[in-house]
Amino acid sequence: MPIKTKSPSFQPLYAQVKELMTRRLINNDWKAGMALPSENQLAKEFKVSQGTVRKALDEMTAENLMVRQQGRGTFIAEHTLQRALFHFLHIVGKDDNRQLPKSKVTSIELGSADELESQHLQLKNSDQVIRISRTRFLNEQPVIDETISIPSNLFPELGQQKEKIPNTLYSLYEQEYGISVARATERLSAESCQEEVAERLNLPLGSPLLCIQRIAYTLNSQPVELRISRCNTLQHHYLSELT
Amino acid sequence: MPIKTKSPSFQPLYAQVKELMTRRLINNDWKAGMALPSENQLAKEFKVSQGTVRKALDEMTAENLMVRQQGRGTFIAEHTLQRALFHFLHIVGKDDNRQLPKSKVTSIELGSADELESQHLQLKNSDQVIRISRTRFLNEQPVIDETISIPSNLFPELGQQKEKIPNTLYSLYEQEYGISVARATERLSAESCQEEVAERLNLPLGSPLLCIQRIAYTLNSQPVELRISRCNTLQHHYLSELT
DNA sequence: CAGTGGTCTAGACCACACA
DNA sequence: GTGTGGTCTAGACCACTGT
Repeated sequence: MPIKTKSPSFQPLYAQVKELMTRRLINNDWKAGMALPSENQLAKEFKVSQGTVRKALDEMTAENLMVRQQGRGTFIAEHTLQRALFHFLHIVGKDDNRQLPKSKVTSIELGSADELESQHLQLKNSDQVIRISRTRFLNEQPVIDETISIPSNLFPELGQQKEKIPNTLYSLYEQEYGISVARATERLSAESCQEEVAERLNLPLGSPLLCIQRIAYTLNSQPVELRISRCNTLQHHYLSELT
Repeated sequence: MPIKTKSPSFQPLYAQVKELMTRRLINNDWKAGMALPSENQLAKEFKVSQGTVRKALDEMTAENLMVRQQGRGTFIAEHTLQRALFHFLHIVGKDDNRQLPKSKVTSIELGSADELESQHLQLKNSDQVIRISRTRFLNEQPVIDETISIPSNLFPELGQQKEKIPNTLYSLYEQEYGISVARATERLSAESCQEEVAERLNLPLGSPLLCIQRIAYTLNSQPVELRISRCNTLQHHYLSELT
């Protein structure tokens, strides 16, 4: 829809196109993994030039919303193993090697949101959350103890069986509930190891732990997960690249 | 230089242009803060279209190498206060507010590189490094204790007087030594507070500390600084955005 | 082969800064 | 006004994928 008003119009054309396409993502009209119409088709549909669609797609691929493949087409980004490993998991070995941790779920419970959860997940205190606790292993050693809180209304039926919890939760959110995690914030601090965690990570009480508090957001900035991970950093660290 | 060979040429034109311009940055032909020639001039010089130069500059601005200002021109990126604050300093208050810390230098010494330093700065053990230790204050409270190691051959005369060490070191590197920090890696872990640091941060011995090991690189990936920061995370945390 | 994304061009016009 | 970067177009050709 080419609106080229020159007065209080503000947004450049390609941004309007991007906005329209983002809407389709948010509405789940376009689902993860799907192929998009070709650039020429989109250009025709929106009545703009192919170059304008291209510029919109350029930005969206830069934001990891889409993936281009020359000769094949453009696809809606998926939470693949690769993405989980390189984009969301920042705990690596001393030599910066990445590996997907193995996970053992220790408990799943349903309860009312506590202070922290209601604050970060934008819930009322009476709202129900599902809490998944698990220990994650790297090189067969327990390294991370984490608790994941998600609003139960967004994820009905999730967590009926421990065994059904996959290692990479975000693809479950995406495939089973149509909820795609688009970005996240992590807040890191150091704290002393409490008793329960000490046991599960096989560490002395009071050992220093790296605590990561992650909040995961959908495309339209709705928080959908609060995850608190406590990590033993004797053999691992959190890797952050400032570019 | 339009080399449009269709055989084993590989690099697209805009990438070749980018490469040429990057060379000028590395060679310091173009210095921090300078205005570049206009896109049209560059296009004429390289004998390509303006759009091709534009695409090269698009990527370089995305990498924070240049800054565009509509109507004014394109400029070589500088280490401004803003950049120090938003790009390199990830320690923020409990409500995510950023402030530039005040610094008190506690010691400056010249010595042979130790294991860690020679490994990360690519030095021989006999090479000399300058070590600057300082305590950094947020809200008048000591929060960060850090030691900065730099090869003395790259920074001759630096650190003759404690008082001459500015709060934002990267602009000093850039302005006085022509060394621009282009990117950095940070490795985070948790550790227990040792005696010296405990004193300086006014903390009980053994308190958990967030330890940040940063290595700063120039454009051509030469490591130029090793910085180890120990942070009290009772009132602050490290903020990382995954997008 | 046809269809896709990727590159490159040339030209037009807009928005902004500065003298 | 002139000159800068920012947007938009239309068309050509290349490189890759699939059939």
